[in-house]
Amino acid sequence: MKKVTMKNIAELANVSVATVSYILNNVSNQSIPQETRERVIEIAKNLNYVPNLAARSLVKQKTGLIGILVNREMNQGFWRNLQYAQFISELEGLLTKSGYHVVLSSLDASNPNPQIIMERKLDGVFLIDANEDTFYHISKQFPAVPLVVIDSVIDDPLFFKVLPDFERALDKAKQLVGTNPYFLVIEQFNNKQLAKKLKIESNLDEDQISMVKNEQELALFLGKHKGKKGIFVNEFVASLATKYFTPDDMIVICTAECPTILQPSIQKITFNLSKSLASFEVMKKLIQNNHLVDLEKYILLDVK
Amino acid sequence: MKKVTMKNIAELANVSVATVSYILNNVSNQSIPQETRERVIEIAKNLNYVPNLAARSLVKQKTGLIGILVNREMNQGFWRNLQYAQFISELEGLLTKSGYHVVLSSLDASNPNPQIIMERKLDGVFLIDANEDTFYHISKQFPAVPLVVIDSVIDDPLFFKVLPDFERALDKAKQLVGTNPYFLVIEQFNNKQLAKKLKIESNLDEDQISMVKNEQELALFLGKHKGKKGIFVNEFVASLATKYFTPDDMIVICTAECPTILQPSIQKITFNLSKSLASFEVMKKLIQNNHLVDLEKYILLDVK
DNA sequence: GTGAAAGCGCTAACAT
DNA sequence: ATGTTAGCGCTTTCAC
Repeated sequence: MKKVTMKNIAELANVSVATVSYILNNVSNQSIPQETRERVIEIAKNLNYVPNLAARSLVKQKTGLIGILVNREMNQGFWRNLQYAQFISELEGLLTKSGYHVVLSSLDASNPNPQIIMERKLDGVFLIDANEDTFYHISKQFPAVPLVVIDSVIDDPLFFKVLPDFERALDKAKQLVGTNPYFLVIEQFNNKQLAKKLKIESNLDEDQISMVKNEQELALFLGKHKGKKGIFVNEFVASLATKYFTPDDMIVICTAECPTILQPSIQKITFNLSKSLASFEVMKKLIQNNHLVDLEKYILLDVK
Repeated sequence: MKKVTMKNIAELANVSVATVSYILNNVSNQSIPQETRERVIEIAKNLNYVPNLAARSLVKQKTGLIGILVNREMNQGFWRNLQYAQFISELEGLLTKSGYHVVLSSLDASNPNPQIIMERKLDGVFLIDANEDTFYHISKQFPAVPLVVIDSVIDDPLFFKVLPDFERALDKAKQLVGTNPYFLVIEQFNNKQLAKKLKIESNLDEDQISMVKNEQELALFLGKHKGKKGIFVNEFVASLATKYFTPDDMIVICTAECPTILQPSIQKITFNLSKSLASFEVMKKLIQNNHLVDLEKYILLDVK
């Protein structure tokens, strides 16, 4: 069973490839007799014809491909992968359902290379936890590609960003802490500005904050802070922490959309809108109307 | 900053597009003076030229795209997404590192449509937890596409399958159980034959086995089996179960490559080779030498 | 050493 | 109502 093209169909149906294209794509301003139409469609079905989207892309100048680019470090803990798993899974689902195909690519955080955007002529790109280097690369090539940036703070009005409202989340967490002494554990963000922002808004000294690199370090840190309340960013970091810390003293800001993985006794702060849906909506708007959108540059997910 | 093609480079360099192509692709049997070569490369760099892979695919009849297709159900629990998160993440990393681009697509388990394989002319496909319908669709279209099937049992010598050696894993689990009464909790596999196989090999009655659909059901089941030992397939199912069951009585077959997410007191059964690496290796062989490979049809991951 | 030209599979403007 | 044709960006054969 070999590759079948429009040419094959055209020959069998005794029409031109143009006609086949018109019929198979339901081109409106072409009047085609019902008889021909049915014959061609029939033949196409019999031959198991499937259009070659690479060829179509070439002429249409649209690929129907959307990229999800994830910054990654060499030996990152598994919780770094899990952190975006639910998000990516949901986002992929939304995109696939609306007819796009999704290209997933990890960027080496220490040497980000977003070539793929241009090589594959992506129609849109989601960029997750991007560090400054990546932005530099992208704005250098400056592709006119709809770009939605996830979990990143970047002082460039060029980009649209979606992220949890960490300020409000931290406020709420501090409220739950009350007057108790507390500390903060955050995942390792590649986006330094976001990490910095969190540190500032937590209102804590450096030694009360841990950016978790590996399990040992986390265990050590938690050991030193027994008796205090702990604020944790993301469910998987928290889940890891339960091995070394009392669940009752934990407050978790749930950015990984998996709050139910945590035991009930842990206090959780969640967000109203799912990050995937928010990101998807922004992208939709960008693609529909990619010139000068009057859209907020920061979309913050409300604390529930 | 607009699209730049080989034609642009050719004009600026006063050579033909053919020459540009030769130079940029390092074509061996063409002798090109160093001077021209450098000039062309210089211009390409200045213009920020990036090849259009869709165009290249068209002529080369190879896209450089590898698909990861995941069967998914409508409202599946988050643990179903997490279950393959680490695997997909690792696999994507391996593929990206070796120069492929990864297309990620979920298939609707109740109406699987693997069109994307043909539409995008994927060079290879990983199919995760495929149900019988999907196989039917694929073998109907019968694309000569290297196909590696993950976590599925299917009686067709056509397909290469990679999956944990559940038989040995269950043996080991039963060993740990000793003479105690026990039950089995497994994730919801779309691949019915695998589910069936597990049930048979567990050596248990139907009412001692739970295929976890949602948290309530799991809680109920676990409530009824207090005091027994429990064998759980996959870390996230187990993690969920810890809310309702004594960790000390749990034995977990770790198929999600995240054993460390579980507390130390839980007994774990892990596998020697990572599933992602095994799958990747099979694919590499298939692509290199896609006619009649003398490769095992089942690659089982050894119990550690 | 270099380039003209055909063609990958498809679309769309223009003829007929 | 249908076909002819040019061309999307690239590779590669073959001729000069």
